[in-house]
Amino acid sequence: MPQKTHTISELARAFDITTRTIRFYEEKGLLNPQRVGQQRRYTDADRVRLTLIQRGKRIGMSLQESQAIIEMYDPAQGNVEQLERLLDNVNARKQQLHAQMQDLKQMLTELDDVEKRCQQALNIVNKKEDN
Amino acid sequence: MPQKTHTISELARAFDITTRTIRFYEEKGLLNPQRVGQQRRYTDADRVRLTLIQRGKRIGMSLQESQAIIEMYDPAQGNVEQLERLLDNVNARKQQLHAQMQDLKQMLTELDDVEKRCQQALNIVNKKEDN
DNA sequence: CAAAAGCTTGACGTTAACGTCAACGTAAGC
DNA sequence: GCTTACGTTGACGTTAACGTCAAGCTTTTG
Repeated sequence: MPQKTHTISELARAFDITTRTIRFYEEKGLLNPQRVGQQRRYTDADRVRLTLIQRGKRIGMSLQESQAIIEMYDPAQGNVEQLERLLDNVNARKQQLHAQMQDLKQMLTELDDVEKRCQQALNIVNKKEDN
Repeated sequence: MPQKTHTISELARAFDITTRTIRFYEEKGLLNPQRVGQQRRYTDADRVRLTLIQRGKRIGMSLQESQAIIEMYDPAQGNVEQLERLLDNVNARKQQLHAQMQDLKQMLTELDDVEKRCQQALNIVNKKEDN
């Protein structure tokens, strides 16, 4: 069956972003929807990209970085050399994400410490109230 | 012993940032070093804060968010109400970081998929060469 | 003690990631 | 068929996070 397509405002509603944002992403090369006359029509492939972009943003990636990852998803089916370069890029990204994971864990354990100290302070106050 | 202090350029070298950046962080309320005359003097507490800021940046936090976390570290030792608010904030942050961890994992598994597909494509090419 | 090196406060410039009009074409409901 | 809603392309505005001078003070070094 022919892919169901969406207008720009449908997509905007679905992803809770503005149409301006969607056009901006296209301007930056992250999307390029089909056209029906002047108007843009978005397929599910575009939705996948938007999902990637939003996840990227949540973990602190720039649009350029998200674009790099998107391009890894749509490999232009190149020759061996290109495949190997792609593989290198993928592994570099993976390493970076693992490092980021470590930073996240560290931040979490430090917040755990703050929580504990906070709890203790509250316990002391409560014990005083018991007297 | 009295804490050893550092000048702004010493700190800049140590953290591989510019002095402008350090002053900017102060302007935004993330640091406030002591002064000796006009000049700033930084203690280890400031280094801790800078470490936090940099880790924050690596996981995609804004300076405002890092500031919020810094303030959790230096609790103004308030009353019960303040302690409870702090605890709420800490837990909210923790939740957000856990969510971010999920996003990271997802991104990683998707990159794993790309890697596998890439490997397969290379294997096929190599087998052809065997013939 | 003079020049160089370092510190200080402005002030303006820059990039990313959109927001916010404006002015105009097109499609859709009554 | 006309209004109303939606879409399009500019162009300029905005915020965060610094970079980049400039102009002046101070401290260190030969």
